[in-house]
Amino acid sequence: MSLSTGVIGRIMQGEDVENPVLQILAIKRINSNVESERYRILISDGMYFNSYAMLASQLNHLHQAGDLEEFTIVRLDKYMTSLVGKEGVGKRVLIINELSVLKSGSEQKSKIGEPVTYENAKKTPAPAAPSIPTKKEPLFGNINSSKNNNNNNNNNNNTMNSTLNAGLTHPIASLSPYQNKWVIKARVTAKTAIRTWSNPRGEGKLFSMDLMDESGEIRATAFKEQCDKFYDLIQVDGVYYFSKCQLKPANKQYSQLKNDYEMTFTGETMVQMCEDEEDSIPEIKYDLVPISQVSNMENKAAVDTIGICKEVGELQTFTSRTTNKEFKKRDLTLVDMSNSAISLTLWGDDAVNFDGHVQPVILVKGTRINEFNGGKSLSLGGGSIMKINPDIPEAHKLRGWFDNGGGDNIANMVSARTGGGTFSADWLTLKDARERNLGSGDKPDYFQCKAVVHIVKQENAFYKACPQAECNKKVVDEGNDRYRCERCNQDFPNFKYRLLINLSIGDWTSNRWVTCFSEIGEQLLKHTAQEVGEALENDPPKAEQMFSGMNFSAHIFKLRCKNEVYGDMTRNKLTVQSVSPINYKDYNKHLIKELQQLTGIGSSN
DNA sequence: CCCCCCCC
Repeated sequence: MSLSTGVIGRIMQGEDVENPVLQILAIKRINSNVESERYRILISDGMYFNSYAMLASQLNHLHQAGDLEEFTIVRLDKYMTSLVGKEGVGKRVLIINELSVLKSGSEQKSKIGEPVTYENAKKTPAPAAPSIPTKKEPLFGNINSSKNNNNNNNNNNNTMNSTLNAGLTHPIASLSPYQNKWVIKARVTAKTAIRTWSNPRGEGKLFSMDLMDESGEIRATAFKEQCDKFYDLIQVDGVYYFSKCQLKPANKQYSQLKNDYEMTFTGETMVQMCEDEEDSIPEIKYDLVPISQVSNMENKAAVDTIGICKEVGELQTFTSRTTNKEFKKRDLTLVDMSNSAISLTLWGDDAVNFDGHVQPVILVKGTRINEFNGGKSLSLGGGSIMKINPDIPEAHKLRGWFDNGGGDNIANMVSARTGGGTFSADWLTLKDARERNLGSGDKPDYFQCKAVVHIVKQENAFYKACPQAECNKKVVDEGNDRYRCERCNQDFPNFKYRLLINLSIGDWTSNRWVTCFSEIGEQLLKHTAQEVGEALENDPPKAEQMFSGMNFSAHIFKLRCKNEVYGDMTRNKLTVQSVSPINYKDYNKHLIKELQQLTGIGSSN
C-alpha cells in the first residue's frame, strides 16, 4: 500500500488535495479536560509529516475503538486546514473530519519512508535531515548521552526522547496536575535571580522562570538542588524542551501570567536545549503602551512600555516596615514620544547594577502601576521583564528622537511629584521660591536649585531615637541607661542616633535655612548618623572637622516647601528631599533654556 | 518549599 507521497507540503500551503492516503505515526490526547477530548496526530505521507494534525472530536470514537493505532494507513475523506493562535504568530493546523482506515497499524507494522517536517520542506526543496531533535548536544538535566544512562534514567529518557522523536510536544495551555506525561517546547521569557529564604518552615534557595509557547505561558520554579543544577543552563530568550515538572494551582496573587497552574522542578525534571525549530515558538510579545496612556490605566494593572531613561535616581536602601526586610531600589524617569514622563522603580540587583548615565532605552513588560497622589508610577516586580537598549525598531526610533532633543520639553508628568527620588521638580531660585509663595497650598510644593552650603548648625543636630529599625521616634532618656520609646511603648538599653540638621544654603539670588534628616545628613557629612552623633557627644574636634568639611560645597538640592503653623506663627519651612552632585550637562541645559526664554534667542519656536 | 517591593 503506498502513501500520497509529498502531499502534506501542498495541503499545508492551502491546496485542496482529494483523498490523500497517509500514515498515522502517533496519536496523543492534547488535554485532560473531560468535557473536550481532543487528539493530536502525527501524520505522514512518507516524505513529510505534520505534527499539527487534529482529529475532529466526532471521530474520537475511532481512536477509542483502537482503530487509529501507530502505523495505521488512512484516507482523508474530508479535512480542512485552519490557522490557530493569534495573528502574526498563527500556526496552520490540519483538522481531519472524515477518514477511512485502509490498513490497520497492527497489519502495517512499520513506518513508511523517512518523513521530515513539511515546514522544512518549504525552506529546502530537497528533503533535509529530520528537524525533530533526536539526540542532540547539549543535553542536560537527566537526559544524558545514551552511553552513561543508568536504568533509572532510561525511563525518563524514553518519555522525552520518544516524544521528541515523534514530534509531539504539548501546548503549555494543556498542562494540568492531572497529567504528567508531557513535554513542552517553550521559550524562556524571564528568569529571576537566585533568591534564598529562611522562615520557620525551613530555608533554601530558588529561582523561577516564565515559559511561553504559542498556546500560553506558565511559571516554573526550581528549588535547592534543581536551582543549582539548572540556573546557569537556562538562558532568557532560549527555547527548551521541559518535562517531568510538578504542576500545581498558581497563586494568582503573585503572578500575572495567564495560567491557572504553575510548575515546580523535581528530581526527574529534564530540560533540553532546542536548537531547531526555534521559529515555531513566538518571540516575547510586547503590548507597548505610550507613557501618556498609563494615566488612564487602572492602579495595579500590568504595563508594557518603552522609553528613554532620562533621569536616574540614587540607589536607595530601606527596611520594610511590615516585614522588617531590607530592600534596595532605584527610581528612573522614562520619557517617550508622547511627550510624557513616568517614574519606574527597579529593585534588588536590577537597581544596584543599573547604569543610567548613558540614558539608555528601557523596554519593560509586565510592570505594575502604583497610584500615588493622583499620579501613576511603574514598578518592575516579580514577573516583569526589563530590556536595556533592545534591538527593535521602536527603540531606534526613540533613540533618534531623544538624541535630537526630543525629551527636552516633556509636558506631561504621569507620576506624582515627590521631590525625593528622581522626579524632576521645577528649577527655581531661592528668591523665586519665596516670592511665589511656594508652600502656601494644602499640599507641599517641590523644587530644585543649585546651592552652596553656607552655615551648618551643630547644636541639636542629632537626637537619640528608638533602636527599632522601623521606628525613628525620639526616645526619653530615663537616666538609668534605659531609653523609652512612647510610640513602641517599650524600654530599651540602647538607642540609635538620628540626624536633624539645620543649615543655611545659598544660591546667587538669596539664602535660606533648610532642614535635613539622617539620610541626607549622612550624605553631606560623609559619616553615618552613629559616627556623627558620637563625635558631637564625645569628640567635639572630630565633629567640627566633619561639619566644616561640608561648608561651601555645592549641590543640587531638591526641596520640599510647606507652610507650618507653630502656635500663632506660620513659618515657611524647607526640607531637603535629596542632594546630588551637580550634573553640569543637565544644569547647563536648564540654564540655556532659561536664557532662551529670557532673550527669545535660539529658541526653535 | 517562594510570594518581600516600603515611603512620599
